[in-house]
Amino acid sequence: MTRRITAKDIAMQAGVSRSAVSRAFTKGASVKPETRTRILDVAENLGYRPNAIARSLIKQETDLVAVVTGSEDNIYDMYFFDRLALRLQHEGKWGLLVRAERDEDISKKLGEALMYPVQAAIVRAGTVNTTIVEQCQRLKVPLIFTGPCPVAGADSVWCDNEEGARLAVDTLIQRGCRKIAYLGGDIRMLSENSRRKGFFDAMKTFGLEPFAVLDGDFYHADGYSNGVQLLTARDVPDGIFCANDAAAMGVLDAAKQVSNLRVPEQLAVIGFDNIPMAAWPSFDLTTIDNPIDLTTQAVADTLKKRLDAPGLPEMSVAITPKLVLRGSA
Amino acid sequence: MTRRITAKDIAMQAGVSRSAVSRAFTKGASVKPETRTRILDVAENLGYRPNAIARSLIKQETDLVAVVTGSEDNIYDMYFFDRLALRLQHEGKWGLLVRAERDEDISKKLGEALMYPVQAAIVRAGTVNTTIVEQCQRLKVPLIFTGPCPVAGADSVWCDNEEGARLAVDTLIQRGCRKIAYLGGDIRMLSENSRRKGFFDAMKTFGLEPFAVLDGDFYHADGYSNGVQLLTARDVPDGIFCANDAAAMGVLDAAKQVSNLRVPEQLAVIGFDNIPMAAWPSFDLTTIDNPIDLTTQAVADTLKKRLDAPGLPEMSVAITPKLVLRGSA
DNA sequence: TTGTAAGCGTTATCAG
DNA sequence: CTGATAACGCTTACAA
Repeated sequence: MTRRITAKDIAMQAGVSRSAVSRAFTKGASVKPETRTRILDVAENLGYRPNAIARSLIKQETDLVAVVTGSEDNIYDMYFFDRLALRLQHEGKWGLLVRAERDEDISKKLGEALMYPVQAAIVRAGTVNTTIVEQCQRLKVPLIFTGPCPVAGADSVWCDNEEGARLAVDTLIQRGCRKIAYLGGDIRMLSENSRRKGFFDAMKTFGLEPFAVLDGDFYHADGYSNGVQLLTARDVPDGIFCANDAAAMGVLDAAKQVSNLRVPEQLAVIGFDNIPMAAWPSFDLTTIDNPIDLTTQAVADTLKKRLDAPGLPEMSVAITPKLVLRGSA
Repeated sequence: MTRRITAKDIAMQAGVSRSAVSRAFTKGASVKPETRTRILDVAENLGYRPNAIARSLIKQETDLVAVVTGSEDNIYDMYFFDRLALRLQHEGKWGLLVRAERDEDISKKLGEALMYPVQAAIVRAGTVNTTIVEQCQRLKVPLIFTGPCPVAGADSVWCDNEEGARLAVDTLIQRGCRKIAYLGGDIRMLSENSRRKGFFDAMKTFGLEPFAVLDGDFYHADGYSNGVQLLTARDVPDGIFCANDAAAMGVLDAAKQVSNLRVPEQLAVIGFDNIPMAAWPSFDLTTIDNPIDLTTQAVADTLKKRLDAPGLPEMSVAITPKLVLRGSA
């Protein structure tokens, strides 16, 4: 790779000093208009742009934000990060992508990435991860947790999963369901735990015992096999709340293939997250919307506040999920 | 945000010079073992790590690779970028996320991002985009195109979409289909054009006229409405090749809802990409696999070669798609 | 094995 | 309005 064009090159070509070049690129700096034009012309010609790395060295700050996750094959998370990247760019930040193989490797990977002086780290971890909080505190990097649950020592933006689960149970009850099963996700995940808790609490409110409680892993295949198990038994549930949409879709597939139950009349199914596929006619899934736009907006707001006032106490923003009523319940 | 710990701090604490600190962090540098240990200890204590930005300034290179896309709501692309991020990290690179709102804004967004001296830019653009190639050439940033189609002036790793379309037609013909329709995607997209071309070529080989050709936009809803249109007509096709999986799933949903056609006996459907959902029982979609691992591997290889030998002539790697036979054809 | 000093490309300060 | 000069935090000759 040939050498990158520097301000020195432009200065020589334009017959000015390096400082002049710098000023030409600084909004509001005092440069004679014609000088600026000449400099910008030369720069355009040679394909120059100020080196953000050198700039950040002297300015003592970058536009970089570490965006880190360990999750894989989670459709919701992929959409989330996509939208988050857009939002960050709107705020003039650039996302430094940190992708761990597994949740447990998150803090290790982030540790390596922190060679780059990022403004902050936005982390979406499924499991409890105190290491990463300690690490960021030690390195004085503001940490924003996104997703399931607040963690002490970091800012957080979290979906009120318990409330979402309650919404789901309410809806099933209103539908007339009384034999309500819970099809959970990976029990190591924070979101699973709060959704499960919300489910149990809500059931208790109605004086109902869960018809069945199954562990799973949030995947479609898992929802399918658990669905088969539930629906081929002698006694079947009349309502199933699933810990996420993929699993719920698996259940719906199972219902179609191994049972004659009519959905939603004989079997109501509710998911969680509201991924775009939930709206597809083959699923037409009633689900609890985990609002991506609200969440990324809240992350951006939190980030801004944190950067403006590093001394602020911990912030924790709860996002309230909403019911999206479709054909499955 | 408090000041980041620097080598100077460590040097003072450890009672050595700044160079010693640098050496302690440089593999194979000549430092007395105990000195190194002491330095590393202090560093660990104070939470120091070398500033990658200052380092890259002197080293004249970064570990950054711009990873840029304009696509939205494309499940395949999301998976692709997720895997690409992992692959890059394995190669010791960090992805700088560049996300344009629309395909046409890609070169503008990348232009802004290039303030950061990245090693290369990996671009996934759906449409022809010569601006971005010129821009990267002017700035001497190696550019690797991924996806549909090679572009002159940049390296490229591309799926042989024409071959994939041929595979699809072959399969439908073998199935006994003779009234074969094509449900295309957005005609501005490169992938659409080559898939369409492959379809027409293959049909010609068999001496068949397309039963119908519809334009679309690659989305499920579009596949659905086009499917409804096709399948509620007096004369219906016996085979449909769709330009991607989401559209194919839409067609399958339409077939279920508005027709009594048995799949695959009376109606065979083939998609393209092989996103994970294609394997879900509700779809069980026969499709053309657009191999993510092969592609990201090829991108990483191309990147390595390009960085090792900047003078090398343009590289263009074709990835051959494979048929994945499931229940829909 | 260690320290000193120069320099990477920028911006900020301060004279002119 | 402009140009010299000093930083920013690091690596790397070179000298000790």
